[in-house]
Amino acid sequence: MGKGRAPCCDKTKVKRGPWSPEEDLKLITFIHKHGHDNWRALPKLAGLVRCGKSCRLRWINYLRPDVKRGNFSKEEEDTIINLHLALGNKWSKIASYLPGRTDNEIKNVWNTHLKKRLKPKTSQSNVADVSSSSESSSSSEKMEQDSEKQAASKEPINGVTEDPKESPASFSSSDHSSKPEEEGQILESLLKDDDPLLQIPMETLDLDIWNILESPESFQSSDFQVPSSSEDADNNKWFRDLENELGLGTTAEGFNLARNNVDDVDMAFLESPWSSWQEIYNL
DNA sequence: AAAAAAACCAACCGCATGCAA
DNA sequence: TTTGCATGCGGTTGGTTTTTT
Repeated sequence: MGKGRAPCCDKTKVKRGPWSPEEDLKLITFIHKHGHDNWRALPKLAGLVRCGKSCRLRWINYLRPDVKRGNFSKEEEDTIINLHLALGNKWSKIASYLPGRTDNEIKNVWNTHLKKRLKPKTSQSNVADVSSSSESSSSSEKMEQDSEKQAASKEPINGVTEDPKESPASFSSSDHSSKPEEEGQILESLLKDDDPLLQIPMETLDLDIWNILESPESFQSSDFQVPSSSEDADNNKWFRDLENELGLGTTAEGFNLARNNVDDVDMAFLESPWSSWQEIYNL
């Protein structure tokens, strides 16, 4: 464990607050070209006047290609409730069970929706009930308090350790006797059996966007415009969603605006699919 | 229609952790 | 073993949007 803490950056010399579309584009193009081995050095190399931490957060929570946007489904909410009961405020752990969702997003959903939804209830904290219906769940305030207490005290709840992969545990509040190994099996089987979201092997969920991006063919007009598979369609959807998120919209003006604001060093990435962009946007 | 209150969520802060020298 | 650096993580903040009065 390290001693002392170096300041992550000179806060007087970095930009803070909301990210502009141009900054987003710079970050995306840089990471595409060079990866993100060194977050601290990245901003300078990418031509960003930002703290490395800020870049990392922006990438992880917003720009990463596999980030799922939009409202949480009922299944996702139930999963969060279940996992929070078992793990407490281990948002990154919970996020690891929800492909495409970030810890920050889950934390926000919990604090703004789920916590309040559970609060009025005062009866027992039965996970099965929680799973059966988030609206009519019998999750209790006590449950929440317990979860928060557990999280605060860093003690496992119901014998559940913080790492579901290493020693997960039962969701059953009545089961306090399971050994860690057994708990792990119970948790695994519960997740796999009850929640379709969690049946997907995590290792297969990592969308290899870089392979897609690195492949020149993926930017050829034919492939780019007319996806030949659902995967291509997903990739294209990501680009289009990203354009919308960046405020580029579907207009040539919008795209040119951002394009012209990107440093030359970043342009290679954009130039690569440029003919496709031109066709798509009728430039 | 305007003001106030509530809700939402992106981003920041600082401690914890892992790792290399 | 100690130290320093980089990153991960969870709590919190504050600006913006939406809803209510």
